[in-house]
Amino acid sequence: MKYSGRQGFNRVVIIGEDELKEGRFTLRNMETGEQADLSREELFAHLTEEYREDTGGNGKESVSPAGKESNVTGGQAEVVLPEQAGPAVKTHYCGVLDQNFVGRKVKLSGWVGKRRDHGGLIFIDLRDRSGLMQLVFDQRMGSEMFRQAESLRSEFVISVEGEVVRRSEETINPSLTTGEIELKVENMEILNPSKTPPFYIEDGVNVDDNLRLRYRYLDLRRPEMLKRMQLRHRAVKLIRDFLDHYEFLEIETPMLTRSTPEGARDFLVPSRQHSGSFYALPQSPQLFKQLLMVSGIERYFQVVRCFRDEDLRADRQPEFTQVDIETSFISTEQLFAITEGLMAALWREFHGIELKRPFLRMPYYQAMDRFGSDKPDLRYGMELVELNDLARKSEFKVFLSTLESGGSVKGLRVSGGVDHLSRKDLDDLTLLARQLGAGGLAWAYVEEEGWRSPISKFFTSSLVEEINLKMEASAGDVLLFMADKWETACEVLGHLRTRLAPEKVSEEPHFMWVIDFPLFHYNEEEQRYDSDHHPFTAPKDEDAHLLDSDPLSVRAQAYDLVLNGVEIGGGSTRIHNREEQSRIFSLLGLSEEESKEKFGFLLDALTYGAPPHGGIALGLDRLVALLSGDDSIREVIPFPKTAAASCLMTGAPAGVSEEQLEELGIEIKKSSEKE
RNA sequence: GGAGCUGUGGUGUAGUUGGUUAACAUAUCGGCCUGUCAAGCCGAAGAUCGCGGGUUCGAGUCCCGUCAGCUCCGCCA
Repeated sequence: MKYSGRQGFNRVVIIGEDELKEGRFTLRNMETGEQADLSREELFAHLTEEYREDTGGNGKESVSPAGKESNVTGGQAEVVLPEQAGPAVKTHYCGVLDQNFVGRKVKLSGWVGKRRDHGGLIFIDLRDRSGLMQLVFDQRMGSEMFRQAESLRSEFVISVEGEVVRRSEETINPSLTTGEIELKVENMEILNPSKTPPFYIEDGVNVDDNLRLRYRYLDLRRPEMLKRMQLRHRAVKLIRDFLDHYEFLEIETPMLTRSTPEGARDFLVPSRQHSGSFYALPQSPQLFKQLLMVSGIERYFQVVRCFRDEDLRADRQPEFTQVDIETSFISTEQLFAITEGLMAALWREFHGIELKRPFLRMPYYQAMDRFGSDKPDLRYGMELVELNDLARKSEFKVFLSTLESGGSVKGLRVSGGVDHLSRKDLDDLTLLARQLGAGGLAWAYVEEEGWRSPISKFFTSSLVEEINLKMEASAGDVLLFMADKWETACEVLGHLRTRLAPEKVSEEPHFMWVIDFPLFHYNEEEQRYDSDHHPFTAPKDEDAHLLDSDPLSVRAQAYDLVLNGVEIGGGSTRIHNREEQSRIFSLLGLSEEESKEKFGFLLDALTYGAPPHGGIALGLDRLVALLSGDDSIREVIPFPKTAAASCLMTGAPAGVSEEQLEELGIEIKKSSEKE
C-alpha cells in the first residue's frame, strides 16, 4: 500500500496481516532500494518528519502568520486547476512570483491596492490572497488601455496580462517579496469597479471595531487577516491528519438536539412540527460522543461548532469551535500523550519549536494554592505564599480572627513594586480585591529598616524579618497580604498576580495539565451540588467512597490543558456504569424520574455494554489565537459576534415576521415594563 | 445584571479653565507630472462633534439619560 498521493514521495510502506499483527513495518525507498524496519511509532514519526520536509515546512520556515509571506498552495506561483478547464482567468498568484518568471507571460487577477500615477506612467499594486505585484502601465503601450488604467481606483477588481520583467537595479524594492520584478501590462480588463472602501485595506490599521465587523468582508481582505484564515486552515488540516494517523474517525453529530439541564444556557430552536417544543443547539457533542463509544467507534473526533448562550469575553463567543475527541480502551496517560503529540506537532509546524514532553501535571488544589488559579500562567513566578503560622504571631486582628475561623493568610510579593506601585495604586488594588469578593487587602513597602505599612505596628521587627525571609522579600519589594477563606484568598490574590505580572515574560510556551479537579462544587443559589466539569465525569476510584459522606472532597478524573494562563481544553474519564451514573444524578438533585426523562437514552445505553471511555475537547479558536499571537479569538474567527452577541454585518439577531411566529406557535411578550 | 474605557469630515486623530470661521494627516474629486513604491506639486469639496434632554448669555467641552463598541466582574468549560 502506497501512502503517496503528493509529489515528492518516493517511499513505500509494506503492510500485510503479519505487519499489522506484530506492529512492525518495512519502509522502502523506491529510488535507492534502502529498507528500514520500524515500529508503528517510529514509522509514524518518520512519516510526519518527511511530510514536513516534503511540504517545505522545515520548522524554521513555517512560522507564525505574521512572519510568513505567503503559503498559497504550498508556495508555487501557478494557479492550480484541473486540466482542460477552459481559458484561464488567472494563471499565477501575484505574491509568489519571482526572478524565475522573468520573461514569462502571465495573467494575474486581483484587487487594486495602492496607485501611483505619474501622468504618462502608472504603477499599481495588484493584490491577491498571496501578496502584491507591481503593475506598470506605460502610455506608449496603447492609449485605450492607458485611459482605462487612469480610471483604476482602490479595490477595483482587474485582470491583467503581460510579461514579468526584472526591475532596473535602482528601482528594486527590497521590502517586497516581489520587489525585484514587475509586470509590464499589455492587456487589462476591469472585472468590477469598487466604491471607495470605508477603511484602508492594509495591515496594521487602527480602525474602529464597529467598522471592521460591519465590513468584515473588507477586513478579511487585509493580508494579515488572510494569513490568520490560512493559519487556521493549516492548523485544522494538521489536526485532522494527525488524528487520522492515530486511527480516529471524524463523525458528525446533530446540531438540532435536545436541551439538557446542566451547564450553560442553551440556544433554542422552535419546532414547527411540534408546536411548543424546542430543539437546542449543542453546547458540545458530549452525549453523542459518549454514545459513539457505546457504538464501538473506539476513537472519535470532530471539528465541531458549539453554542452557549452566555455573556461574552475576549476569548468567548456564543458559537465557537471545538476539536472534540473521545476514546475507548485508552488510559488517561495515553490520551495525554496523544494530545501532547498534537500540540507538539502544531508548535513544530507553526513556531518551529520542539515542545518538552510530557507536560507538567499539577493537581487543582496545588494550582489554586500556589497560583490562585485553575489555569495558572507559569511563564513567571510570583507564587502565593502561605503565611498562617507567621500571621498567628502578629497582633493584627484581621489575620487572627480569620485564622481562628479556619481561614488562611496568604501573601504575594511584587518584586521591585516600590517603583511602580503608588499608594493610589495600592488603594485601587484594595478596591479591586473587594470587588472580587475579598474583605480587604493589606500591603507593605519593604525597606531596609523594616516595613512601611499601615499594619506594621502589629508586627514585631523579628516577625517582619521572618515574613520577609519566607516571602524572599528584600528592600524595594511590595508585599500584599490577604486573610480570608482559603478559596477566596487564593482566587483574589491569583487575580492580582495576573494583574501585576511582569511586562516581559518568557517567550516559551508553558503547557501544563491541571488534574484532580473536584467532582462537585456547591451552588449557593440553588442550594445543591453542581458538577464541576459535567455530570458524566467519573470520580477518582480512591475517592469514590466519600461520595455520600463528603461529596465536596471527592476528586474527579477530570483535567484541563492549560497554556500560558489560557485554558485550551478539558476532558475527563466518563462514567460507563449505569448505577454509578444514576448515583451521580441523584447527588446532583435529579430524581430518578427526571434523570430518566432527560438522560434515559444515556442510562439505557450504559446497560448495553458501554466500554470504559473518556475524552477531551480543545478550544480551536483559542488554540489558533495562541498560535497567531492574538489576544482575542475574534481575530481568528472569520465572522465573529460582538460582546453583545450581535453580528454587525448581517444585523443578527433580528425580528421575524408575524407569519413565521404564527407557524411556530410563538407569541412575543411585549416588554412593556419600561413603558 | 454590575463596573470601567471609548465615540469629533470617508478613515485616523487634535480641540486649552465652557467663548467667535471645529484643526491636522490621509482618503475622495479636479489639474500637472515617465520610475514610483507612505510618489510629488497645485486646487476643491467634505463634520448639525453617537443620539436625547438639562445647566448656561453661550456646550465638542459640564450634568443626566440613552445607544453602540471594547475590557473586566457575575455568568460560562
